[in-house]
Amino acid sequence: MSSGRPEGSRERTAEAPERNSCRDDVPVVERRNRSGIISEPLSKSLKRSRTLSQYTAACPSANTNGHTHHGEAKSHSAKPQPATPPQPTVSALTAAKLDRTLEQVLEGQNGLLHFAQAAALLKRAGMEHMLLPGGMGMGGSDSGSGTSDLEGASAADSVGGVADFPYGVGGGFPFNPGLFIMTPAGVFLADSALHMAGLAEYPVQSELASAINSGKKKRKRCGMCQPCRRRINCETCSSCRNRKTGHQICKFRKCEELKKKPSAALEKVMLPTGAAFRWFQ
DNA sequence: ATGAACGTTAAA
DNA sequence: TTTAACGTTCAT
Repeated sequence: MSSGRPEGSRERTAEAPERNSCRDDVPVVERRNRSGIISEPLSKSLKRSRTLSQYTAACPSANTNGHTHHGEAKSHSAKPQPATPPQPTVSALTAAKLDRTLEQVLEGQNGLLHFAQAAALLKRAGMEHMLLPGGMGMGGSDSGSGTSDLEGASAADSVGGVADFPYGVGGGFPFNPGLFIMTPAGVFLADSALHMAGLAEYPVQSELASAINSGKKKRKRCGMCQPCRRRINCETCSSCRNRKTGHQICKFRKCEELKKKPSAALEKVMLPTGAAFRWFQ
């Protein structure tokens, strides 16, 4: 109180650190841990921005070589494949692959399937029929190569707003909307889709359900909003000052999504076009 | 309505 | 086990 400087200008918000800018313009070592100052921006999955092509990358090749993406399309390319042994049945193989992929995917996604991942999985599982016909791919540019439908959306992973979900902006949602549940945190595979794909037994389903229904699950930062992108604590806000007892993240770093009520998050179930979203068929 | 404190969860 | 931070409760 004495030196009343309660983070003074709130509009300057994200700029409280202008004083921190001294830290900011330093080569940003941003690796301060110890009592409080975080440097780690996001959870692993968010740090490692994935391009949609990374998801699909495993798709075409996955059919030829079993090793899917043990690390998201890493430069693990030239791996001597044990000359694909007597293939079991296609379905068995895909199932196995799906199994692993799903597992890995789930690891980083809180048990929820991200849209692109879900799409890739469905396709790999031979569930293309679940996608809308016509191969109306992203903006319709992707003609022949049905394998890289998602490729065209790689821009999407530049995160943020509509760009984050280009599907349908230009020509229409390329996938059957009933299959996905859209939330500000992402687009996820719906229950019905899981059943159709024979993935219903996966925890995804129940996790998603419980997350939505009970709102119990601890939410995570979106990693895209301005505050989330911020990496330095202001050290002046109440949260920073009371870190010991408050257990709260710096006010300037508080995710916009998390500021909203969990319920509010589910309200944004609209397609970018403004059209109401069909949850189920 | 806002903020502080505490309990708890999740990740390292 | 430690640390970061979300969710909840309580005080103002």
